[in-house]
Amino acid sequence: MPPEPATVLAEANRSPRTQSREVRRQQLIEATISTLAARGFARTTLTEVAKTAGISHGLVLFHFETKEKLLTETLTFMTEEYHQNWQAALAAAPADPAAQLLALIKADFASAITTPARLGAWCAFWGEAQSRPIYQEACGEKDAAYIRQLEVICEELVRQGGYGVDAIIAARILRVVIEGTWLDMMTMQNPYAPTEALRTVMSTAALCFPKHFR
Amino acid sequence: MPPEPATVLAEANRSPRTQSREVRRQQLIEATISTLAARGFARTTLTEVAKTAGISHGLVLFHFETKEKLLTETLTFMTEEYHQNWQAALAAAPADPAAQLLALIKADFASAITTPARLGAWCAFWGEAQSRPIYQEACGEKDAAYIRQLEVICEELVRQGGYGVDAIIAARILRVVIEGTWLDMMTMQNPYAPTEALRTVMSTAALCFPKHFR
Amino acid sequence: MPPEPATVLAEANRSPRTQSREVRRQQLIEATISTLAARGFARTTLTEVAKTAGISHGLVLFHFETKEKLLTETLTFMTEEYHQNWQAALAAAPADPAAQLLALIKADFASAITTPARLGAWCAFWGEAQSRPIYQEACGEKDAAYIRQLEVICEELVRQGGYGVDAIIAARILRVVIEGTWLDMMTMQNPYAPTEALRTVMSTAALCFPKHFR
Amino acid sequence: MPPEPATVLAEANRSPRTQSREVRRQQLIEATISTLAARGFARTTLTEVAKTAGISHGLVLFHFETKEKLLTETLTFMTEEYHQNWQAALAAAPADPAAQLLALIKADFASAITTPARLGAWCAFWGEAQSRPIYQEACGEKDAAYIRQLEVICEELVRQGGYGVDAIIAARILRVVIEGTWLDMMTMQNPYAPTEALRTVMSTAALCFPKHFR
DNA sequence: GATGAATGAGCCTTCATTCAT
DNA sequence: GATGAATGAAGGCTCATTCAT
Repeated sequence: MPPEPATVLAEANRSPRTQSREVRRQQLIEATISTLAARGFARTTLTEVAKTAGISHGLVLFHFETKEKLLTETLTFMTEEYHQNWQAALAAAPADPAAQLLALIKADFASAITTPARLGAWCAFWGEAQSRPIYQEACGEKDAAYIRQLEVICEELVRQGGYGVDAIIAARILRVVIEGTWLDMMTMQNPYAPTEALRTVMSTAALCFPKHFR
Repeated sequence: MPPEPATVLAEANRSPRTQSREVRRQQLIEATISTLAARGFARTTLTEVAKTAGISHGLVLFHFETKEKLLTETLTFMTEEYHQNWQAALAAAPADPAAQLLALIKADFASAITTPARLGAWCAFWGEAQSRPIYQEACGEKDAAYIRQLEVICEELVRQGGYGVDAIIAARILRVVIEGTWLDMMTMQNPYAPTEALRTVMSTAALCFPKHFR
Repeated sequence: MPPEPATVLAEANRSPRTQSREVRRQQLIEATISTLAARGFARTTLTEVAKTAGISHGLVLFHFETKEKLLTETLTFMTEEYHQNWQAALAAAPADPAAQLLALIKADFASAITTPARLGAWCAFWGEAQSRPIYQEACGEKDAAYIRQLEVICEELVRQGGYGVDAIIAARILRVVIEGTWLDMMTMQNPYAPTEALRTVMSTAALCFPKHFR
Repeated sequence: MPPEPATVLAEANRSPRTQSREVRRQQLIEATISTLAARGFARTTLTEVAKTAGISHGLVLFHFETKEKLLTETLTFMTEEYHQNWQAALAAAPADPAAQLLALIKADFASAITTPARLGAWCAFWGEAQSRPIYQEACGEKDAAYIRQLEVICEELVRQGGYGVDAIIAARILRVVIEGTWLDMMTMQNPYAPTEALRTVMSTAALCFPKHFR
């Protein structure tokens, strides 16, 4: 588990000339996320990442060796963070499928996950993913685990509610609605609020499983 | 309306060395779409576009002046093409809202629109969108028109069916499910078939408007 | 066969903004030879080569793609030039072995071959040869042909003169004396003149084949 | 005289973390020689030298201040080592010139001197020599002493044998044949054995001074 | 219209050097 | 003595753009 952002910033704010290896790496990954969001994939340069982190560009490569590795590790970190976020939410929620689905959806709109910087960085990676298999590999497995979990929950809900909807299809609809509202928050000229995004997803859940939601 | 692809090829075959202005421009836009899909936004270079089009790179800038303009016009073309596609479909469909919605959805999965190259190019633009407001402006209006049209149809369906769902929300759900299945076809490691994508969208429509679909 | 240096320079001195492909390439190879001699292998940079040629560094890579290829082609050119120099000398000389050996040795000290720039460049390549097999490959074959030719001549001289010396050993001695005086001209603080170098080699020939020389 | 390698290693094994000044310096010079031979002049970096010596790169500059000084001192050490090697050999040999020459030649092919690492390092220095006058100065004096000594021996041999050869020329021939066989052992694709090299040099001596050798 | 030589800004990367610990 | 984080100059390379032909 990565160090708490708060801790990282606290250490970083002490701003000594030299930092421990892990603190610097985490700091640089956060700077990379911010830069990806602010400038997009194509214009994310090491110089810009370094400037964002307030250090020299040489130090970035001292810690990550190549730009490629910096980007890969950034994606790995975000994937891991996202994965742990929803797994923790599931673990903390009651065992019944409706509560699990609610927890999963809420987790996906948790403020630590839907940071503008993180949404922007995800968007940048998606844009490149099609042409760079390396990025697909980094999160393919984790994505599959998420999808499978969502399907299991939906299957249980369908069983409980006797719904006519195909659980696999319902799971897919829920997933793409979550993704889609994320994209809307990133790309629309006048995006709606995160609460509106959450309401949209919950409406979808209610359409799929009316006895459990609303 | 852009010239028919067939016409473009015919003209191109007539005289490969010197082409009319419009034919060359269209040829280069198609090459740009292919290159964006094949290499992503960050690695799309003028040289690569020129190679795909089978001409020298100098000629690309002769026709488009800057790379920026080439990309902008490519996006404008795709937006226009997409726009005309669904408008033509609506015009050809019966006037009742269920038929209109069906036409709209089918149009979005028409083979000319869901070309791998076009899907890839859209994906590349989305990934960089947040850092390039100019591109948002290029398709913002058209997007808004699409959304408004979808909302109007949904409002009519809700009125007809007396559904409890909010028409605006339903329209948004349908739109993001369409977008989401597009993304799935682009980025999943083992993507499902276009027919499966269409089935997913139609299931969503059935959930929203059960008396009209299924 | 590469264009005559004189022709190359003449064309270069016209100094048009754009040059034909072959002229530029030859000009850049000469600039590389000069730079290698002046600064050594380690400090030969593309920028320096470009400056020597009076063009931008980008153009160097436009014509040679990579620094590695520029260096390889430079070595190939020098090898070829050297090879053709002694082969032409042999062809122009009488058929008897003493005349052939004399021609070979004189060819190796011809002014076009023992340019300070060329000697320096050879020295730079030799210094790196041990750690870069690619350079050995470039001239290994040609070297072998030279050695074999020298051995053939020495064998004939030994046969004619009934000398006790081993022809293979004599050929090797002659070769390293030629190489060694080259090195002396490059590396000594107070190097002797080329005529003195030639005299040294001829003395070696006289020691090996006293009835034929002196 | 530098410490015996055995002693160096013994001290090194005693306490790898903190070493006496001289031991560390000697250890680093040996590492520099190995690195020069393995990677060539251009690619010899402080990090690589440090890695070969098994210490951090910071420590290299702690002991030598600059890379330039490390290389200069390495060259000085090799020059000194070479110088003492042939001087010791001369001192141990009988006083007559034939024995002295034999001792000198054998010294130049002593196994401690013709280490692959040392041959490679010499080669690397030669290749860059012309661009680095400082290195010429480092070994110019010693070289001159060697040449002078060789000339003195040759003059005496010529006097004794009444040979027609110029002693200065003979000395030069012998020197470049020694150097040349060194180069052969370094750069040929299929180099001959050191014994063959020695045989070549002795043949040269026999050609120059037939009454004294063979 | 079309080609391709030429330029130069800006990128990633290497590496000698400095310095806090 | 020793380590390794940090800096910045400089190198190779890419690529948008200009321009002579």
